[in-house]
Amino acid sequence: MLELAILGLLQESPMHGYELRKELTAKLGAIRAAISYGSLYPTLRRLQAAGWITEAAETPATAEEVPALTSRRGRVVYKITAEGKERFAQLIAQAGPETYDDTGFGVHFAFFARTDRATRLRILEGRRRTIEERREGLRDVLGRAAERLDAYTLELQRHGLDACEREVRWLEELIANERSGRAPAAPQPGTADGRRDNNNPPPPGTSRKERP
Amino acid sequence: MLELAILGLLQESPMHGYELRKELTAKLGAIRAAISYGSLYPTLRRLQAAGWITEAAETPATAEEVPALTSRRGRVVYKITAEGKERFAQLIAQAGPETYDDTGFGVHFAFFARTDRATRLRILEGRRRTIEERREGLRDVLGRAAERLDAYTLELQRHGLDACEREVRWLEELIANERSGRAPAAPQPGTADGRRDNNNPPPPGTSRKERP
DNA sequence: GCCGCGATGTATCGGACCGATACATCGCAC
DNA sequence: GTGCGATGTATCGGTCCGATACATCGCGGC
Repeated sequence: MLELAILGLLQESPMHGYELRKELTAKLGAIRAAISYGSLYPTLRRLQAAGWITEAAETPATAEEVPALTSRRGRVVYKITAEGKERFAQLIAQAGPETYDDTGFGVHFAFFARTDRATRLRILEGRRRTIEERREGLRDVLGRAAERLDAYTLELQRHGLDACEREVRWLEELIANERSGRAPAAPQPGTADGRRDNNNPPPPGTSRKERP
Repeated sequence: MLELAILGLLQESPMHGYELRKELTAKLGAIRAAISYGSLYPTLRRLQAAGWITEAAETPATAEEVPALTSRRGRVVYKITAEGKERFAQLIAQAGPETYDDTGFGVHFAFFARTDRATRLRILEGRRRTIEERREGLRDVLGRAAERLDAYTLELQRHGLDACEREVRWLEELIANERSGRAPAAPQPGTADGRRDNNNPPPPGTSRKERP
């Protein structure tokens, strides 16, 4: 999952580790707390070894000569390679069971702007399936095994059930949206478009919820 | 976390691994999918090595002599020890940062029937704090950084924000309930009460949500 | 002027937990 | 009588986390 997220972010612009972590936190803040450096740096090393990313020279801007006194060990900027983009496209398109758990789904969803519509639909429906199963499990427990459990545990299940129902409804909305074509045309993910920074046209269009 | 959950469940009755996993799934179904054997068995071994649990002989019921032909390698039943109960009481009472993340909180909450009221309040308030911070983070992103992110990512954040607000409200209710004394008197957690199976008196009393 | 301190920045290590896999037994349906 | 799904125990490699260490930079207070 981390691999996918890193590849996705570096596709927008080169970054060093610290920055990457901040962007990751901003983008995935809804689903996981904050990525740990203990995962980040080893993963960066792995991606580099695989050839998906490379280190880029720092400060390409002004040709200010650094006097070498301060040794300048500083920041290491990473940049995605062509193979990396290919790898990203492959990862984003394929959906296994891990695509539907909380974290996996969140990461995939966060990069829906770079995912074609068919895949988006496949993932949304898979996620819905998964949550529906979880929901059924909770209903079973609340029905059949209710007397075996204490009141706090039951309350926990009820809260979880509520969250499931809510998410299913949310997914329904998103799915309907995708189908109706109001969802954005997929911005070509893999194909080279050289210099296009971060203007993402797509509005998924889930109507803003105006609660009474 | 697994350690705490196992100790808690074995306190209710002795069990073998498979059973333990099923109970774990039933009790924690709202917060995590299903515990993996790759975690369960090593943890059982660790707990046994520490002396918190012991293996108990199988089939203590009828003194049916097994003819030893089938070697009877069968099920391994685990049982909590006195030290284990002590350990559980200690784990359940202390609250660090990991007590407030999704999994940690869920596990603690699932054993609230064995937790004294002061601790319950402490944990509920800590969790609320944590979720409020997450909520603020999401609001920040949705406010300040909205234009930097694509529509799908924003939708994800909105859904997350919604979940946060909802959980804070839920926690408020629970906290008010604990304070008002309508919450159950704590069933003595550590002290020996020999033969008391699974009659948990406590109703936390969050009024059943009757949605229109 | 200089001192601390929080933000920035890179990095490692042990441990928790997962997913895949292997293998053996039991009951029962076909 | 045989296959097959549920029960049951167990290991292995890999991902990710939390704690920790350490170095630099800018800025405000004394």
